[in-house]
Amino acid sequence: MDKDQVAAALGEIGTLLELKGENPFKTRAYHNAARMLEGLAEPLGLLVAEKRLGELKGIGDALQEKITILVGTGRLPYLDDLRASVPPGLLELLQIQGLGPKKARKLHEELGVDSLASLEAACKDGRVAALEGFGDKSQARLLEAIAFKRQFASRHRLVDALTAAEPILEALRGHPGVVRCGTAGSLRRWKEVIGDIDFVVSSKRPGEVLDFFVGLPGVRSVLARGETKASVILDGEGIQADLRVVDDAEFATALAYFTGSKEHNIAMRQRAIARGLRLNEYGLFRATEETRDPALRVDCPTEEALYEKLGLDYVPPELREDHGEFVAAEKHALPRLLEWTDLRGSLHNHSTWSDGRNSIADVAAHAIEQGLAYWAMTDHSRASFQANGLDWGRLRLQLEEIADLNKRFEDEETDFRLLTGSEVDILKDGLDFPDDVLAQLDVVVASLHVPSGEEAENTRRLIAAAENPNVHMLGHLTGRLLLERDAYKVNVQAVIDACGATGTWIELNANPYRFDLDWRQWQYALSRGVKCVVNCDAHRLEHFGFLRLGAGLARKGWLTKSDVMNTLPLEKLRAALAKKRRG
DNA sequence: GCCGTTTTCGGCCCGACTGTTTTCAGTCG
Repeated sequence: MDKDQVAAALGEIGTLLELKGENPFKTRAYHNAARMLEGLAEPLGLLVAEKRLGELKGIGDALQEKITILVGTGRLPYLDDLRASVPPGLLELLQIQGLGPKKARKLHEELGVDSLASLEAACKDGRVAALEGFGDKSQARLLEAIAFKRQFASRHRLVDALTAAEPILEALRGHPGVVRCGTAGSLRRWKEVIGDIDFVVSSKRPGEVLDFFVGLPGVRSVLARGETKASVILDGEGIQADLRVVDDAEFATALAYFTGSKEHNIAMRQRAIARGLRLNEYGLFRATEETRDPALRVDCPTEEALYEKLGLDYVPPELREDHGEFVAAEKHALPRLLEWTDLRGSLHNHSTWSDGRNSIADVAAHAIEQGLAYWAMTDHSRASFQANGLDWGRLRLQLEEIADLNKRFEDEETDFRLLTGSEVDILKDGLDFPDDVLAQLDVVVASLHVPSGEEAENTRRLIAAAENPNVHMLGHLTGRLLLERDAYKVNVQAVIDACGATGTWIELNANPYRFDLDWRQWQYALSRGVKCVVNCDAHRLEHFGFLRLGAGLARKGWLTKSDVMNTLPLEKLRAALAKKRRG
């Protein structure tokens, strides 16, 4: 098993133990371990082989043993036994809003509920309302939640959440009772997939703001409306949005608290406790007990002040994942992250020559309008016939068109330049163009579009592509489509190692369905000396906006301007492209 | 199940909201 499979197994153990009513700290230990593995930079197999699992935070004797067995054999009798002892349908019940392990267990024990369907039947019969601890309202809400789950996904791509959040944030900003406001949660942390949207507002008139929020156009239904917080479901994809209203003196700590991540917050609280302080969403207090006493408040008007009081440099929201940011922030060693305005162009894009919507001339005009310095046209190669891939004959014609356009830019004294290129298919037995063709192109992106089912085979093909001196970078390395398709089976670490050894760059594909390579892998890639390219993979003009999204994901991967090749000005980029080719 | 410049046992982050309760358990973030 690889680390993702092991992580999934440990997470499942945690959830199954919850259903059995186990000690919550024990179940949390499993979930923590799963999360830790997901973000692991080093190959898990290596850690196991070298017996270094114990060095990981939160992995003790018991988990070391279980992980070792999972990696070695792909099975775990302990997990098999647990699965056998819990009806499989109960896991699916936990995905219902408002239903946790305790209630799910009770429904199962008292009513024999073991699936969404049997829960629905029990609700319709009125048997749920009759149960102790439940009632008419619980029963009605469960029915709604079942219908909701059937209709809407509970996870959403970042771009959809950003689009839904923007008009609401604008509306809140315009409300006279609002002092400060912002988004928080996974959206602010720029996670590639988010569950719900969080807003934090400071105001002296919380009731008014909450009424305004739940009454906004675009709000489909109201899940909860209390004194200081409200939850709604938005139109469209049915994304849940939560609003929390606090006093302005509490705004910074509330914003930090609701930005999370949960793991980051736990570490923050522990740091506060270690300093004889107490941290909650209402502030930082000189106290050892939970309190909100204003007299004990340590003034934190901004998040920067809060971090400073806890002995830390300011941690940008994207890095708040407990992925090493505390060690770095303590040592003043946090990276100065990439800004999206550092990006000067994109090195992987399409036009009507293959499966893009716009002509090269239109693409170039748009790039100039956007103030970019260069834009590479890397249409598909002939093997991608479904995408109208180019053979050498058509590619030669495309090179002529690009040369003509560049000549025109030169004559007009426009600094912008198009770069020639190809997104060349990685085939079973090599690349889709011979080396002498690739050598004539400014930019070569090698991508796997038709993977094998075998991890070793995919890994071999990608490494072979990386070892070709004509290839500048690997495109969308794992092929994942968020919420649609899993990553290809690939030994990502082995491919990163090969890129490090050959000086081959790796793309961060900024298409919001991809964000591939994943942000969790970049710290490892950096440690191997691998450079990144943030590419739009644009198929139409609207996709130029992906640069901003991709830059956010690059920040999340701890990337700085100097780690990203397409921050270079044109002449330096040309030099780097040529140097890469010379090895 | 993890962890330890007070501890190898006894802690483990903490508050809001809801519904079903007459004071709290469960869920969620």
